[in-house]
Amino acid sequence: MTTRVRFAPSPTGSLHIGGARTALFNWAFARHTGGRFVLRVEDTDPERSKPEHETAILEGLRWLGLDWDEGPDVGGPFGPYRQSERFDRYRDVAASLAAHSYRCYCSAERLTELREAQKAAGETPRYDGRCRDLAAAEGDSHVLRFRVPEGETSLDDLIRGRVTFSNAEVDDWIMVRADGSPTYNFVVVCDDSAMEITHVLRGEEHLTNTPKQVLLYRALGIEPPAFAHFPLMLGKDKKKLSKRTGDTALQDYRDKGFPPEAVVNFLALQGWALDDKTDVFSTEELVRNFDVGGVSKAGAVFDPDKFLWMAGEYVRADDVERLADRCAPHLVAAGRATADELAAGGARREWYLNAVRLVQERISLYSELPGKLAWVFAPDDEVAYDEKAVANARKHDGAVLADYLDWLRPRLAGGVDAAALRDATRAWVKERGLKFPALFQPLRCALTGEAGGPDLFDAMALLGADGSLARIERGIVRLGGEASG
RNA sequence: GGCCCCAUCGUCUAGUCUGGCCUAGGACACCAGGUUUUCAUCCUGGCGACAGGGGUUCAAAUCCCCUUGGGGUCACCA
Repeated sequence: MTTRVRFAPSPTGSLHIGGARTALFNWAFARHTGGRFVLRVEDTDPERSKPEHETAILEGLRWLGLDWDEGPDVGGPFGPYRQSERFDRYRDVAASLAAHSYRCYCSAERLTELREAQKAAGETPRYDGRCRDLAAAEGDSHVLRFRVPEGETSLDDLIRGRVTFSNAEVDDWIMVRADGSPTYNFVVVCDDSAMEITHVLRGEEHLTNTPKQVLLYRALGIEPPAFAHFPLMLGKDKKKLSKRTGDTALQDYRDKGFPPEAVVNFLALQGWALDDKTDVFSTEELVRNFDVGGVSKAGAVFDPDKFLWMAGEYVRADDVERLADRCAPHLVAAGRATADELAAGGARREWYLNAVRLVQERISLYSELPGKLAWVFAPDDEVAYDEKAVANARKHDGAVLADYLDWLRPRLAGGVDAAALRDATRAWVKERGLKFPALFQPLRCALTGEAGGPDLFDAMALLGADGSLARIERGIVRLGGEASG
């Protein structure tokens, strides 16, 4: 039997990071078992469903590399299934369920009052069954309720084992609204059975929906699929991850410059582990080893620190060409360069690659590149000096930098050879009986204005001979005033 | 509140189903060293957990019960 799973987002907002994990686990399960991954948009609520949300969700899935295998159109690439396009099917199914459902003429107002009264009395809110056995119609406006039988209903959850609910706890839930539109629990079962879904893998918040759905499968005479409910992703407050405790939209992480591979890796770690010691693993390894039964039962608190570390792991390990391509949009957005000159084959490509090499191990996110490279793009006479860099520089004899400039100038006539210059400079410092910081701290301030950063000779190579000399000249003036002996 | 789920370092987790290999392993964060012209990277070390109480057993993080704690859910939303 080939496995078939689905991810069924509702286009009522952007793709939630927790939803992304659910999608990932479904996708990984399908790929691991050689099955099919179906995408189904649950847009039965016309009030809240928006096309732009669907677009954003699809983009998010593509960004993570979670491809789906089919859709309503022929050939491909496939669009997702949309429930709004399948209302006819639901009508037919509802019609076939006469023996297991009944028309309820209670007004929304009456139900609200009933609920409030029950709550006030400290009772569990539930439908009182007023219309369960009505002899005659009470008007045109009615909803269709599922007639929950006596007894109990259980499911064998792949993660939690057998879970049993008393049917008395399951309300006679509404299948079809007064306006004729079907509700969630109803369409889910219609579609999961029609699409021959074999494994329903979803978040734990759906666990209490499951008895309703199982009961409907039975009424339909269909064997329910296997179920697995993933633990929730939690915020610092241990409650379901929400906007209160941080960014919850997948889009936010894309905008911030997280590598998608790192997002996949980190998300996989929320409830699942490859083994007892591996944190960093590829999507291929995830697919090769993923097992739903191995997903943990307890909720996972989302840790932004570890997420950032994970991003850095991927950035540092990345191929320079690809890293450059992924950072380029951020540099362009910051107004530092044009996309064309940074692109492969562009006028400044080689120079840009060297710049990226200089900061690759100093950034964790693509968006951090412009900031780390700000000194490179600054005009030679307007480098912003960091307070600490200036303090470091002024601890030393100001004459050293001037002497060095005299020594350096003729040596840069043919351009900057970083390796050779580094060796020669070290020798120069030693010959003078100086310590390295005596030269390097003022030099670093003059060239970059920063207290830390990349190797100074690589920096000079990037700035070029003229730029480097100009910055040192300017630095001598700017640092000179209050330099101590 | 009813029902349901859950419970190993601050956090993510391995180990739990199939009790002994666990004086509980890894990672993030934090702290201390080392490397480096600085920052970062990298390396080494440290800190740090089986929620509590009863059982069962020769033996329990692992099985059972209770307590406590946390979460989810109770719509003509999904």
